[in-house]
Amino acid sequence: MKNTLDIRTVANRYAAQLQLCCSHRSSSYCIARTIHAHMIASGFKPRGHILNRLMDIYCKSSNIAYALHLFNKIPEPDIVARTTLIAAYSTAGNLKLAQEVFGGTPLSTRDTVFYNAMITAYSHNNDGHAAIELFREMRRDDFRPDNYTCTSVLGALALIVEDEKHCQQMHCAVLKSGTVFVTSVLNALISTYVKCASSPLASSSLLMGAAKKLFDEMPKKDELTWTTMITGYVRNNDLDAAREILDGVTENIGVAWNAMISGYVHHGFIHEALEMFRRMHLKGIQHDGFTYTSIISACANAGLFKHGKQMHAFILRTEEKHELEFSLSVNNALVSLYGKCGKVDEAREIFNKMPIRDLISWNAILSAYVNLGCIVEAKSFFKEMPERNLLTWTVMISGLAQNGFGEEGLKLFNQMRIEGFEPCDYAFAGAITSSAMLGALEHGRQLHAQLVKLGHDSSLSAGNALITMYARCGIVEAANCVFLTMPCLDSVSWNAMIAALGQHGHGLQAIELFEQMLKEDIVPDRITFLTILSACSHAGLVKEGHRYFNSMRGCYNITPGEDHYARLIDLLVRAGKFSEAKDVIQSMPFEPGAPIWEALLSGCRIHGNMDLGIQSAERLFELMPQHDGTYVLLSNMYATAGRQNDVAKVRKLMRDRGIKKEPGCSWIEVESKVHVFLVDDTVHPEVQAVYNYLEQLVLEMRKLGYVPDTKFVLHDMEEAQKESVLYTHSEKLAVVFGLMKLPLGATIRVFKNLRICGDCHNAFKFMSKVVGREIVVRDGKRFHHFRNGECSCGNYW
DNA sequence: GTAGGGTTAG
Repeated sequence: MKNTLDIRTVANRYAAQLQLCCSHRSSSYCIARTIHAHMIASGFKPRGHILNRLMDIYCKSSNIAYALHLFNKIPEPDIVARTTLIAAYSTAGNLKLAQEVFGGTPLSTRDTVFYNAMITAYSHNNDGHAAIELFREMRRDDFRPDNYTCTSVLGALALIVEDEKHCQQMHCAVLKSGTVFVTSVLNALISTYVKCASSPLASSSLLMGAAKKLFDEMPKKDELTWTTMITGYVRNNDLDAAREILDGVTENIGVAWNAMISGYVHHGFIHEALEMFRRMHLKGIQHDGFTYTSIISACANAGLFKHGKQMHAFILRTEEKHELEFSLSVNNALVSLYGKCGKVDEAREIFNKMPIRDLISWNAILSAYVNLGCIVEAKSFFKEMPERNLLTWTVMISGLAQNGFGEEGLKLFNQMRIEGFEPCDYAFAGAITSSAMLGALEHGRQLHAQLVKLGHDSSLSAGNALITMYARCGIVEAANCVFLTMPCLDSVSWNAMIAALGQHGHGLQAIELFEQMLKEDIVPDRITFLTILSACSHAGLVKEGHRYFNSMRGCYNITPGEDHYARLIDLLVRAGKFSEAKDVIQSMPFEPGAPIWEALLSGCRIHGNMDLGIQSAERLFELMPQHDGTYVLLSNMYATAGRQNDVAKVRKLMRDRGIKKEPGCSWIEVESKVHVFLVDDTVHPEVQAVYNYLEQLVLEMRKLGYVPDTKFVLHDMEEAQKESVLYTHSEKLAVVFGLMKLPLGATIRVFKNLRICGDCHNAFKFMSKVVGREIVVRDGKRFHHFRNGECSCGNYW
């Protein structure tokens, strides 16, 4: 007897403790866990309403898996347990399991609250029709709807109702239903009006007017009334009206301020949002995790790292430690802030300290690695991740693509589909960029077709990726076709198309498109100017390029960076205007760095300007002694001038410093497969046949006047030997392989990691004439179209 | 045990 009494006392005590911890909001999870641990340790087996309460707490702290574990231990779960479970599945987004629980519950044990939970589950998972249908069923089965039912049904209606007529019918139906108009129901009604107001089919002002009328007439407003009205105006783009509502709030209602802050952030008024927070703090308005996350993420997105960091410091100063520790979203926002501002170590530190993490936390770190180009870290982190979603995959795929790992990007895209994720347009954009990097035109085309099939063809990001893909695969016409048919364009689209024209040597067309962009009031950005300067440089349009450079500051308030100066210098020295280039360098507000000297050196090589060339190379040796390109350019310059002794000196310098020239590597796509050739390749299975065919071609080419140019051979050897070295160049092997394998007459498109060699450039001119086919080579810098003995670059590269 | 508003990743 005594024993049972004791158990009852203990149970009551636990129940009271759990009740208490539910009023403690964010710390409830940790306290509940402690209480639960205590139960287990003392041998107390929770049952009945204590178990239900525990389950509920675990569900609300996003630990649904554990809640389910508890549920499964109950032999005969009562209606309260079942209701909790439905709510849990609903928040987990698993409507199917919620339906199973609902269907498996006999009618005799159901109650109104149980129906409410299922109606809400449908509504939360965007199935308004099912929610309404269940409401009808509930009334047929003679269950009495209450205020909760009414509010949930109104929420469901907001998903279905589209125009004002529909909305007013709904309002009348609510009036007739005999509902008691308590605040919560009126809030839901206002919310429905507000949601319908942003539908394109409805009149926004009419419905917002109706919402405002209800709002004004409400005898008793609670915090939700204020926030609903504020967000309503925010969503309908009336920030002033929203602000007016907030100014009418006299009580200490932090959530209303949060709604206003988030409204400012959404409309890009970051400084107004920050100012709101300042005022909120001064007035002693309660701020919480929502306030912090809004502010922090706004700072992260606007690049206001200092403000974000101040916010972090503020939180650490003012909040109880456990409040911050257990706030998942604040920590996620912080991780994302540090990650986006390039402080991946700090981001990782916060992540490591987080007691609970979700997919958002993992994805934030993954994007931080990817954005910084830390692909090795990103890859191992990706492997470690306990779960992945669509975003995880797209971040990783586009990260691989943008960092030049095209093949791995495509592999991952396929893997993603195998694992059952249907790619969204961003994922397609990543895969398309991967094909662009590889020059895998067939892959790119197939992706384009799938994109259309899955209905993503009007996507901006995918369209922009397609422009770049076709251009980088050598078909500027197809790029233009995508550009012209895209339903809407942004500055990225224009930049991509201008760059496409520039890379293919169509400088005048690039300029034309740039002018059209200006006419259509698209504001050019830093990237636009980089592309237009390159386009001018590739086509030798010195005057035009110089004029555009000068307009940057004056017309568009863009301060030219070192990269812009480098392209201007490149433009000038390619045209042999060395004294003008010197003037520009003199006028620069900073000391010339590596990009400037590189531009000078390559100009000097073209024009044989030895003194300045040597000076530039020496500066580059100081700035980046390990960079192989400088040695190659310098030795080519000596070779062209016939200074073989100096070529030998450069070679010795390279040897002494342990610098190896990056091996040349070229590739070509044949029947959707990418074939790679290295210099002096022995690996490709058909390379012997390639060498044989090349030999035959060279005989024909010589008849037309081709003379091998051994100046460009870096090694010291006999002349005849040097010639044979020329025939091992990777670009020659890839082109010849294409001639052997592709259908007769088809254009050969080859890609090379480095700049095309001078002899190969000359050889392809003759080759194009011998075989009567077009040969397109994309090298590290630009495109060369060889047709009938000429190259589109006009020997100007 | 159930509603209505405010947050976090490309």
